[in-house]
Amino acid sequence: MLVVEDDVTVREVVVSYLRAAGHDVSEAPDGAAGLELMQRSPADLVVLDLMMPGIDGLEVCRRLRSGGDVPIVMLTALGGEQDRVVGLELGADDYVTKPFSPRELVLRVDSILRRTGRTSEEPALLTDGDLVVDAARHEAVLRGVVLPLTGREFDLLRHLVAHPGRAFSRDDLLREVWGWTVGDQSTVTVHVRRLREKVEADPTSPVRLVTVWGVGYRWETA
Amino acid sequence: MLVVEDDVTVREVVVSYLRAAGHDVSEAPDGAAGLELMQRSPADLVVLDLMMPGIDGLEVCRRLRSGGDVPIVMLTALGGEQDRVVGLELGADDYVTKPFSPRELVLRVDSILRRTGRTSEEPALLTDGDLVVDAARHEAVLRGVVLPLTGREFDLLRHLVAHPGRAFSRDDLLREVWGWTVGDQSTVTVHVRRLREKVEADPTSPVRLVTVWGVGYRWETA
DNA sequence: CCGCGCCGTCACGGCTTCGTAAGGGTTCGA
DNA sequence: TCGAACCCTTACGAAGCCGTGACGGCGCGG
Repeated sequence: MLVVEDDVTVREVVVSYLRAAGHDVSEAPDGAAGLELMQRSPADLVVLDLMMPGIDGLEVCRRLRSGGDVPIVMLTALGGEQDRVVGLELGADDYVTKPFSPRELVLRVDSILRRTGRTSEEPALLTDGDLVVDAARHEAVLRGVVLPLTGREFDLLRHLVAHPGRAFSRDDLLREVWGWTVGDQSTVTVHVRRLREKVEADPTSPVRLVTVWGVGYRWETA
Repeated sequence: MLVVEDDVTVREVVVSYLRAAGHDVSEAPDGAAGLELMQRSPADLVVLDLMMPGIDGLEVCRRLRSGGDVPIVMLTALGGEQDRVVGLELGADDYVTKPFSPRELVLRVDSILRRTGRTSEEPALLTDGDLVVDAARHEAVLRGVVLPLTGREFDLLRHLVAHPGRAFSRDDLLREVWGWTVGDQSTVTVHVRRLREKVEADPTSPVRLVTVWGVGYRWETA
């Protein structure tokens, strides 16, 4: 994923948020650099500022379009109705008007990746022994029985099973599952407990959703 | 398929997207050229800009209508409520207001082709146990009885049955069935309810058109 | 011209799920 | 062994989500 934005502050914020969301992000300070980067190593999506010195966003958009059909998210100035029109006509897949919340941008980006199916993220089907986590169906099956998970529980389980053996801090999980940057850690604690209730044979002594003392939690492969 | 649009940039983007979607596309820079092309080799669908120099979209639309029943998709300017009304009155099958994303336009075009049965895309016959969805006849049969579905209900059912087991969000369905990019999610909710009324043995506890809490809906294979 | 059917919207009520707080238990290091 | 940090458990209010019924607009056919 490539972020092309001249304002250093904005760029850094955007990039850090996208990285926190689990994306592999490269960045460019202007249109020329962006185009060059895209030629060397094509990205799966481009976040593009409209107003930039040198080659502006529109021109970059046009050239990217002529070279392929990579999805493009435009960053446009507030009230730039005209910009927005031109941008979309040129093939931007979505636009976000400044000022925007980074969180919103991440949402849009994820949505487009999902929509265009070019996300190289986790496979739709995760398995771990007698457990199957099916992202497409939004359903988890344990020993042939469908687990009655709530939305959050499912998200949490999927994330853990997708990275077996790795220990996550509560803050990690808040950021990567909840999408929060601030929040009460006990939220995670409680959800882990509820999840254990449904996933563990004996919830009082977990063997798969293990707690890592002083750190957080880890999914243990069966 | 024919695209009539005076703005070179917009035309190129639209054409390239339609071609990428597997359509055979010819193009014309103005109304006169468009009409002439249609006479020489009639297209199965016309994408038509409303505002054009010379013979404008409305006039082209009128003349096309008098010469046959080719489906027409209008491109109208932002806020052109009046244009939209006039366009539809003249027999456009759908309209897309600028700004639009090229992907959205492709969706609309495909939707219309499917609706008017002028395309041989997805399999015409879907089956799921005692249910048969016949796209060609635009008819669904359950246990040998034809379901009295409305247009939207049929579209919705076909889309769900075509992707059994997959959970769709309301936004997904608005985009993929309605062809909208924005819209009230409750629209989907209500249509699902009405569809259940006709498809489920006990609509109060659905077993085939299942709701996925916090996400959307899913079609459960029989 | 009128009636009918389809569609999109809205408001309401019930229910699920969520986040937080508080208290008790457990683990670790000294 | 003891204290402190950390974790588990429980309960509860609030918010969010879904289903339902009803209404008005619009197009279509009688």
